[in-house]
Amino acid sequence: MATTREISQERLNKAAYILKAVAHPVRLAILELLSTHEKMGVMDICAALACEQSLMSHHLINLKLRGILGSTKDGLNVYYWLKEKDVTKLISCIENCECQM
Amino acid sequence: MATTREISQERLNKAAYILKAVAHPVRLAILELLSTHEKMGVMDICAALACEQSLMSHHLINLKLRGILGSTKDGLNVYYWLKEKDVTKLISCIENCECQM
DNA sequence: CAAATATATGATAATGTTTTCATATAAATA
DNA sequence: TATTTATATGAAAACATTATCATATATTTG
Repeated sequence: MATTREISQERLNKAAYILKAVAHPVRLAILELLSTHEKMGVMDICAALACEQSLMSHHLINLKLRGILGSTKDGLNVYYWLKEKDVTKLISCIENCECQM
Repeated sequence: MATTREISQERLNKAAYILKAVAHPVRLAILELLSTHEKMGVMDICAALACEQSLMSHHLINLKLRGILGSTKDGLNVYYWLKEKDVTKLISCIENCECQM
């Protein structure tokens, strides 16, 4: 049935879109970090992951746009947190794989 | 500790590498298809997913290289199967996310 | 063996992502 | 108000992935 096919297509597009958002070592590190921190300022995230400010900003905004992170501004600082906690399951999901590199 | 950091880095690189392999609508579709088929010839996969032969070949070889699929040749045909079944968990993992597109 | 079939390969074009850099904005402080 | 600080933005460069095409290889069949 055409409809079923199209819906499934859209479902796969969405899944790929989210997986792509997450499929980057720095962004994975951000997710792990925020899964154990509740809320963190950009500078602290930069420092923890040894990543330059502007690049980190791009990554954070990327993840926020996709609804994976939330953020709030307090004075000069912007705090980010993990909004979509389920994505960290992806990481542990993969730990079990025997895939080659 | 430097060692801990490096190991963790490698872990994240590996996770990102696998996630990237999977983060494509056609490749996700291949995984879903093979999760319900045990073994399939290239032509049949092409037909099922409405994807051209050469492109499909590239995708299949990509997934095989990463140890996600296995393949076997029988005469003219090559049959592929899902070797790393855990990766399909990623898909269902994501279904639950409320992420934006 | 010639032709047909299934799949793979490799080059290239098209497209997308990541990084870098310079600069902008907004808030705080001197 | 001028300066400093934290973060964001946008353009460009660097790099990677995906798609397309023409062709190669291996196997089967006539």
